[in-house]
Amino acid sequence: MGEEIHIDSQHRRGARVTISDVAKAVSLTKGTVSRALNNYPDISASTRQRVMAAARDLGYTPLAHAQAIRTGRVRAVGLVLHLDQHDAQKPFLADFLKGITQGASTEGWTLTVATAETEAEATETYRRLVEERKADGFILPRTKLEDTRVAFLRDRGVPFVLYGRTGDPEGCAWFDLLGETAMEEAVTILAAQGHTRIGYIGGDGAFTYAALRLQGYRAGLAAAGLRHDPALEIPGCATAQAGAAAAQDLLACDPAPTAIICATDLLATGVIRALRAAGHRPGETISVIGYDGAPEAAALEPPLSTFVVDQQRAGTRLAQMLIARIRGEAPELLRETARATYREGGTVAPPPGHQSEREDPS
Amino acid sequence: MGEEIHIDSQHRRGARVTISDVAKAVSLTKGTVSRALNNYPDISASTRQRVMAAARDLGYTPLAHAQAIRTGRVRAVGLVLHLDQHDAQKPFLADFLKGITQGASTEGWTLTVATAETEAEATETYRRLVEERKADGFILPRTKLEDTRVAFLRDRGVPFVLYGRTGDPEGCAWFDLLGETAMEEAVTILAAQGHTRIGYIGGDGAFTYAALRLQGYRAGLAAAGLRHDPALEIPGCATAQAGAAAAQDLLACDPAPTAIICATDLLATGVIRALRAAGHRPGETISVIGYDGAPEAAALEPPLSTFVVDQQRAGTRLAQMLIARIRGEAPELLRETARATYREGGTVAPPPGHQSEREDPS
DNA sequence: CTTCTTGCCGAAACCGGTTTCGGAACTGAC
DNA sequence: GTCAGTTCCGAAACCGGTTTCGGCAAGAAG
Repeated sequence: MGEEIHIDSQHRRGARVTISDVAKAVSLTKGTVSRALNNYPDISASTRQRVMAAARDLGYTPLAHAQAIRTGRVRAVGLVLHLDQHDAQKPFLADFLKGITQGASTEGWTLTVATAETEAEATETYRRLVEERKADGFILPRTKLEDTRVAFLRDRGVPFVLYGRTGDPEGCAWFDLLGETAMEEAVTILAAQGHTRIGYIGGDGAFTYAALRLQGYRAGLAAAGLRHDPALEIPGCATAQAGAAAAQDLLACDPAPTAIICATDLLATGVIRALRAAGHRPGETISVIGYDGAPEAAALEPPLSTFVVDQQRAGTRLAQMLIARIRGEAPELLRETARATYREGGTVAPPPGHQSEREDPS
Repeated sequence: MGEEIHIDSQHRRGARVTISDVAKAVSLTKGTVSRALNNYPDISASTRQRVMAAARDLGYTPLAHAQAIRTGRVRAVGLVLHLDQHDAQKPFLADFLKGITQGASTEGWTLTVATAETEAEATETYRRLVEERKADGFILPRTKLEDTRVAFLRDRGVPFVLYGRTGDPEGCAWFDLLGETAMEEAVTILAAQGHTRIGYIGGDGAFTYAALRLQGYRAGLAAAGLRHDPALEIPGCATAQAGAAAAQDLLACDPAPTAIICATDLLATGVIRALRAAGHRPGETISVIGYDGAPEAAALEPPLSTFVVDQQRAGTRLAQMLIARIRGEAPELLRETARATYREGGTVAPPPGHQSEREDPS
């Protein structure tokens, strides 16, 4: 089918095949070839096929930056990592990047990453990347309730997608995990085991997820018919140390909680250390549930019971959604959530002295 | 100094300032402005300063991809992450990326990252990135003794820098840590504590580091005047599980080693688990030294004594060296090594029953 | 006062694509 | 057989830079 195209085998070293080469091969002008390859309606079907066949045979690949000079698009998604935090997202980074690059590459896009320590540096980095057009849009991880990045990019008309939600959703597209649902489920799981005094240690209040998960915890208590005791609720913890301190505070309550839910696995590692130091045995004398699915927490003995997040899938969806956003899709149509899945570790048990149907009576 | 340039404050939304705008502002042609900004010798010093001042005042930033169309350089370093491995490099990834982006951004360059699972997919990814010119050169992590990436890129004339060494150094630039020196030092440290039976658990033999660290272990034995017992040497371990199994094998030796050196912290976590399961208490009844400085190993109780690698600095140097390489520097002049620094954890002690001068006699 | 350099800049081609515009050839209607 | 309407492609401008080439003016040499 179609004429045979003679492939020039003696490429000079590094000699690229350009659109003009393709044009010459099919005896058309490069403008026509360009329109054929980009599916313009004023090209006949037969011509289009001839052109595409020739392009394939010659191994023609358009130069992304040559296209960009006219179209304004470099076909790259941007990601600025905020590394001021206490190694929060680090363990998931590889999976997340894998997801993004996979989502991007199936569309022929690539990923440009940069890093920043402070918010000011981050803003400057976004500005630079946009200015030099190293990225056509951005994925914004770790969203805050009031996020300066959102305001900045929205103001400049730069496309972006949130990994998480934010206070003012105007013009925002996002992908997020329903941490609130997970926290609610955690309460349900513990209540089913017989726990009535369930403590909660929350994350850094600046981030949206912290507020949502706290809501979920409270909703879970209400659903289980348990009283909400503000003393059992310690929000605003950012580090493992803070988690440990919060755990000590909870143990000092009267009566002390028999189970503790942590907004993040990072907090949970600190909590478990503190519990051990206080003579507790997590999974026997006290229960702990975390959130994230961090490898450090899975390596504990016993492994932490937690909600695991599919970071790779999150990355893939975010990349796909960002590309759609850049192509003009309305942000309101690009809002998606997913659920973290509960993974039994070994840190959940009935409260001490509780009659439970653990073993089948035989 | 210099004339005041009136800054047009009513930018249209997204209206970039181009080189023609600068040219107009100083009443020169864009060609002359370009030469002035790029330090061509045929531009007078006074004109150059006028141009640069105007460019600064107008906020002119050249479009990287517009330059690239003529120069062939997009000012981007490439990094393809190989994620087939068992979460080996993951914990360090954030620091490594931070280093690379910092090294790149001070030169006005950016980082393009991609991922691949298999070697074939990796090669295809390199090809694509080069073909579309999304990167001007690559940083190659986790080098092997025989590395297909090296052959591929060398053959195509694409610049690259190794993070690690490889079998055939022809035409290669690299940055690496002297793992062999660290292993030697580990033996010295243990020997000084009185150990004479020191086991070694090595990494995946395909990687260059594994061979080098094994050499270092042997050199350390020789330097300490200890006999080399092949039974105490278990190479080729890639996972924590493999490390655990190797530890069991070592304990079965007669006489069993009183100390174990691990080529990686990942192996060490498995080793410590196995030792505990066998009734040992690392740091008391047996000693362990690792290599990497992984956070998981630092979180153990007691923390692992290990050699920590400054991944951020490695990233920075690699980025700088790659840029130099792309600019034409000879690869032979771009070869650099650094040393990992020993960090006391709590897993090193004299062998059981050994008379040591631990406490000052008072 | 010529002539030969040298310094410095303008003009224009160029890089590899995309997009606009106009017109030739073919079609169908009358 | 004419004319308006399509279909489809060529020609050329354009995007934002870089680089080559040639020429004008000033200074040096004779």
